[in-house]
Amino acid sequence: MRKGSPHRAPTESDVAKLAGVSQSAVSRAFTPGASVAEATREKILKAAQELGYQPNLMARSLATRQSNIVALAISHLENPFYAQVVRELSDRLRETGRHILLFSTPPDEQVDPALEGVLSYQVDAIVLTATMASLELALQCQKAGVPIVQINRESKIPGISTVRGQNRRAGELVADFLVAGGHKRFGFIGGTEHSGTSRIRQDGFAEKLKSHGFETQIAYGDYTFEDAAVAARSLLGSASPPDALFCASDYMAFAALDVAKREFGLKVPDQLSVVGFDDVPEAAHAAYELTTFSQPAGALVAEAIKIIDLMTEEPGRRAQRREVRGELIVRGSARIPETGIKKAGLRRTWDN
Amino acid sequence: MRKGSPHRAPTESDVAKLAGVSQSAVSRAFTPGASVAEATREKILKAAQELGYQPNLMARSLATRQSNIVALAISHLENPFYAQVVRELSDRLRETGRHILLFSTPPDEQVDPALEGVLSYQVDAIVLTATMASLELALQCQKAGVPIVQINRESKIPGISTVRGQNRRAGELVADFLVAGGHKRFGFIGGTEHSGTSRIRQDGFAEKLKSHGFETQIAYGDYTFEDAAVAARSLLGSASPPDALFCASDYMAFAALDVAKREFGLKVPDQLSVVGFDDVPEAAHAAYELTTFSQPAGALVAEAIKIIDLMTEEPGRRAQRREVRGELIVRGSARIPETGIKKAGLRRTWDN
DNA sequence: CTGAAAGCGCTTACAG
DNA sequence: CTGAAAGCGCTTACAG
Repeated sequence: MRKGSPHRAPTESDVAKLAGVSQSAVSRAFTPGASVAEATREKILKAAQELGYQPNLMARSLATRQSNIVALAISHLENPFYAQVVRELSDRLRETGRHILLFSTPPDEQVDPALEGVLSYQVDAIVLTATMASLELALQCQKAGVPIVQINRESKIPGISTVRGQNRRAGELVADFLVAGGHKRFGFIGGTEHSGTSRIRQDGFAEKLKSHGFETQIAYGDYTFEDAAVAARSLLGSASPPDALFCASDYMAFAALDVAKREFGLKVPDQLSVVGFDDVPEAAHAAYELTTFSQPAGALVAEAIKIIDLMTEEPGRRAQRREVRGELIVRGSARIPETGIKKAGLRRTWDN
Repeated sequence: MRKGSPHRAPTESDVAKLAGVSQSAVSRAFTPGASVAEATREKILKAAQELGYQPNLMARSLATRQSNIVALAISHLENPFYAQVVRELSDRLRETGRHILLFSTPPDEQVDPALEGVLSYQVDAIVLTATMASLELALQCQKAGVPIVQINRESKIPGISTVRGQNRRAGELVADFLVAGGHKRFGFIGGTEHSGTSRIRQDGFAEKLKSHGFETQIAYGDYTFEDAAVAARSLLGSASPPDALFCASDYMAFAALDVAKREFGLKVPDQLSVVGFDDVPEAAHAAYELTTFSQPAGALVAEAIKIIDLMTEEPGRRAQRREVRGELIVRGSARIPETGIKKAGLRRTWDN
């Protein structure tokens, strides 16, 4: 036996009729701060309850010109760091009744065509991470007054705000740390050659090493596990393989550890030290014990939301740039220098 | 210098004026299959282009009563399996121009209050994974004709479709596999005591073991890394610790391996075999080499979408239940029986 | 405090 | 093929 065609959902008018008031009264009853007599409000709420009324948010946003949804453009969800970003962003947004509309973009550094239509959804803001926005999109957003912020990506495009970790400092500190640990040959596995944030880590690392009198061998892993493995393979298989490796993300560092262990049979950290970037939860697991420079996803997201709210309040403002503090978390994947270690309980950090 | 207040986005009327046609003509020009003269359509497209017009999807969905967005309620995003589900779902949906509205729910098995408002968004469908829907929500959906499907969860609630892996078969096969491997004491780490899908794996496992004459020690890890570690600790620290462990998810198996290695110094698989469920990409990494029963996220998602499309076409249909095939992938985390192994290149599976 | 009315930006019969 | 008009379900001045 077939069910009849689905009933259409109850509307304000339906509630109004049942409660014996006008449709606008119903609207007011659901608008915080609107003027309704307590008695009528009760009557209305009761009627609404009875009908199972739920406001139609599409209609509301058409009328108010704001949707309470923010677009999140993201790729590399397989990297736990980005999974964390999604989770944190979603959680914080829900505190203010907002939700994420997800644009999972292709994993390369290309601008995603699907993203170009994002403004059609009347989103209140756009956050990008592990992807890029086109100049055109940035312009449209500016015109439409929609704030757009990138997390963990640099952007030369004006009008785009950015939140990032301490990329330069990470590179420099890791260099000092590895030198202090007595290493002699250094490798770096970056994201892509032109990825801004990877590049800054690389420059900090290589320049600092140079000041110590060392060269840096460089390879790129495209932020994927497979390509990072390829990069590690080429570095470790070279004529003069590094005895210390700094990777632009923990996820790529995991790949490097895999290759070092499985294919080269190297003992970590005796024969090879590996340092990552991000401090994802997995870095602390026994499988990796990864020494890494932290980039707390929660703090990044919190900053991003602050920026969004700021720009929404004052649409005229220029793009913001924020940096979130990180530190070098010392675990077992890299040789530990004699000095500079700080302890707090089980947690060890290093500073120069 | 402050920018002026943001211009409002161009509408069909704006385009119409510029193109010298009526607003409804513009609408038709953007509606596939609507009747417009080729000449006028060109004129309109040109005008739209010039203004940077993008249709307002909120207005459209108000008029058409469909939004092209599907709600995804999910928790445990830190588990790579669920991250994969998000990615797959997003990718498939985009092929038909749909997007995900994300509801990241709290990690416990509670019904999420935020989810109760999901129908306000006029979503075309709801998919749930690693969370539950309330009976009330299911009822509302049925009334509103919104299909609702759960991935990798059982549900006693009528009207909710489900897509799952071969839970029972996994349990039984793993039992046979471990017995064939010569193990004598067996442990199971489940999600929660009442999680349907974990329970079915457990029952298949324990009942099969019983038929072989073995008992099963059971503990629960709540699908989190930390709690799974606690569960592993209690099992491995018991008076007669298991020499084989089956975990209801790879992610919990990783935790068990961590504890076994770091806290008990056990050699895997010589002193302890560990088998997981899901076959997430990490399972193949050198850090784990996890033997596991596969539950392909891509296939699950594909089925879920088929169901959604089916139910959308024929709203009267009753809830669907689908099962997606998996197999026992043999790697290094469990002792390998003499017989039953099948090879295909580097890939090894086991069957009875 | 309350209702009637206009408007948000679309789609879709309905005439012509 | 095209335009005028009603309607989708809300919000929000505006009178009263």
